[in-house]
Amino acid sequence: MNISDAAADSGLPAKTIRYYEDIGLVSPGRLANGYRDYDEHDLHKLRFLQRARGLGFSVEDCRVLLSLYEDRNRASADVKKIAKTHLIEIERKIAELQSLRDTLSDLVQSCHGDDRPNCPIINDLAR
Amino acid sequence: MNISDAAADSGLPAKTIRYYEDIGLVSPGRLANGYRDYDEHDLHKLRFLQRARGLGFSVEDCRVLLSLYEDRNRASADVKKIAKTHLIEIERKIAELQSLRDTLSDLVQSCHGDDRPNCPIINDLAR
DNA sequence: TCTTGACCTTCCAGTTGCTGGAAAGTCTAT
DNA sequence: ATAGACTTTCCAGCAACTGGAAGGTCAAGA
Repeated sequence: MNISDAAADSGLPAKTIRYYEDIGLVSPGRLANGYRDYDEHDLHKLRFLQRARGLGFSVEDCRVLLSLYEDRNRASADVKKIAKTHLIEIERKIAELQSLRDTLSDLVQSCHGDDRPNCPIINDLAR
Repeated sequence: MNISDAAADSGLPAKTIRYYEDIGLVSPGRLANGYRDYDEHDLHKLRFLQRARGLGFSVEDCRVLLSLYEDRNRASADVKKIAKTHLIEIERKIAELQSLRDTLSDLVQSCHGDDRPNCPIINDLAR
């Protein structure tokens, strides 16, 4: 299967698939003409990657998860640890964004937003 | 005032302050020896930047906000518009992260995390 | 006066995860 | 034969810094 079909199948752009090969995540075979040739196993890995990236795992996390995915003797604890760390990080980001939103929301509400120059948002930033 | 004092005053790393000069945000005068020399006005702008960046505004947003900050005749509506757009973007990110967290949290809970290879997290990623 | 150490300068490279584009080769259909 | 839709590689760029190297400057102490 060539790269554009692999892209359609996995939901990843062809450019991204080539990039994943560059960084050693999925290396398909090659045809006589030099074209990449994806087999079922490659496709599984690409789908795995697109899903894991969609869940916000870093590419380096994905590399580890992929190797665990390939390892029939992995311990589920290893996977859980990565996922848990990621979960905590996501929760930290949510909290940070919420506090940001609260501050910003207050500022936006306090600004009447008309032609006059007086602006509580700018005043706050400058304080 | 030299760069390390400006850094201490504004809460920005010296490296970042030099970077802001590179991209044309804050350009201090220079002493005879070539050292940067920050005056009160520069410091105000640096503080403004660190606060606006802390609120998650992009550097390009900051550039506009800074020019509005400098403009005594700005309309508060202009500022409010930028802040509102940013607020919406933050809310979008929060919602995205929350949905991510819910999915990931379910996965983590369903994985017993022991020595055995069976792992619902990997299974889900591979599905 | 010399030296040490803490500053300062510029410039270049690397980070993350792609994405766009150029130049050139290949395949398929008309 | 030729058009156009693929494919390849390589190089550059995005955001917003950050680290490090190589070298200049300055203030304090022996």
